[in-house]
Amino acid sequence: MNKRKVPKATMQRYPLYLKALKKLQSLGIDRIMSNQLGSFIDVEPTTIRRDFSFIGTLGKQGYGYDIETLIETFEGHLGGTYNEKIIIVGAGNLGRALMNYNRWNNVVGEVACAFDIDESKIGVINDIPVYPLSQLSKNIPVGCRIAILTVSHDAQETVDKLIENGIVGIISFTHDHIRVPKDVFIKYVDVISSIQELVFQVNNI
Amino acid sequence: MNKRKVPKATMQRYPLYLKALKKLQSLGIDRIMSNQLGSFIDVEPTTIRRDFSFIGTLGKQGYGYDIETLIETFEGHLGGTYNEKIIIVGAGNLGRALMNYNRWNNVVGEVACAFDIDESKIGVINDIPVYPLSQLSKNIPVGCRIAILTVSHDAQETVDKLIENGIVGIISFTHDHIRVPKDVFIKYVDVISSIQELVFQVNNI
DNA sequence: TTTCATATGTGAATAATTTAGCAACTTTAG
DNA sequence: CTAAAGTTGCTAAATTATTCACATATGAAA
Repeated sequence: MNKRKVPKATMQRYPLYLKALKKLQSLGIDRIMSNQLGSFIDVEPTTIRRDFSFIGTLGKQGYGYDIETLIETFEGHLGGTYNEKIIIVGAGNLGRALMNYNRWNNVVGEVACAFDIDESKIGVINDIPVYPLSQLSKNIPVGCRIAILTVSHDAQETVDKLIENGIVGIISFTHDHIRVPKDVFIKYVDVISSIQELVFQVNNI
Repeated sequence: MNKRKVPKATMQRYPLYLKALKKLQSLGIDRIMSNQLGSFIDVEPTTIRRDFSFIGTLGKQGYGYDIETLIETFEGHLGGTYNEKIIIVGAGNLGRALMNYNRWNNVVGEVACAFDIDESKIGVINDIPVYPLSQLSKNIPVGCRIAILTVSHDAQETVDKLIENGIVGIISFTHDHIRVPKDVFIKYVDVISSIQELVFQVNNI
């Protein structure tokens, strides 16, 4: 890894690269040029080369990139050890849909367990245990750093509690704006905001 | 609206502003300064003022901004007419969770209907009719421009079909990379990519 | 009415990001 | 073995985005 810090914009493209590379690999392709990859995902080849260079010297001049190597490298950086223990907080419709989503493994890790404030939601969904939120500290997996937030109320209070329990990365599906300290990362996965942005774009062609 | 074209970065902040403003309004606040709003959502006040200026002259010098006016203005731009007819394509776990999500109205419009390739999914969920995908052209609402994609297979083919039927904005929940023509907008709402980005950030502090 | 404190909106400066251009290296063809 | 064709990775230029700095307008107070 290069000493330079990776630009935010670059960081946001890494998952896209990994996704595209896996797709290409599944099509039986095992080698690619920045040019081809660029036209596949609509990113300038030179941007791709620069983005890759932050991770290391991944390609060979005059040859291109070996897809298998790229995938391994990116998975190392983006998937951690694949042992990431993720928790889901909020076992409503969305939380349950995510628990039933079966593509967690070999991507970033696994959903270890879930929590809900409503005791009637306690139980097991798709082999994932759902605990009362009041027992968060007791049941949170050791080393757990990432939480997916799908609660419909008290998002801020819930996040505060998660941070107290060692969570440093949060994916929030709520439409609430949440405040976190500088050393905690939060990413919004927000349909409403996405649609709004889309409407704005569609209206401003 | 100013003649200058709105920068992409600015466009991505608009939904955040609207969200924060509504929150503030719900707290009984009816007037705000760029300074306060900035510290509330962690955006530089001057960035906020510049972003706002693309829409028009929204504030008063020496006074600040009237929250009600701001909300109305942003809703006009981001929510269209609130008559946006949205369709959901894919009535699996996630699609159904979205249909049960009850915060569509007065935000961007309403989910008019849904489609699924699996005939066993046909029916009505939370008052939203689910039609067979084969009858897309017949049942797509007049003037419908936006689709939410939650299919688990054949994402690209499905999108191609949507575009043929007049869709110009797509929110994709799939983890597949999809190619669309220049005049169609696609936004990914992708848990996997978000977690990957989060893992990268958390590992690179 | 006048003065003071304050906040916007924007032109200019700075910072971040993307793109162009090219030297250096690799493969392939002859 | 040599030359030609092609591709990376890096430096520098161009573009885009953010921040500074201040003239200008507003409301409140005296």
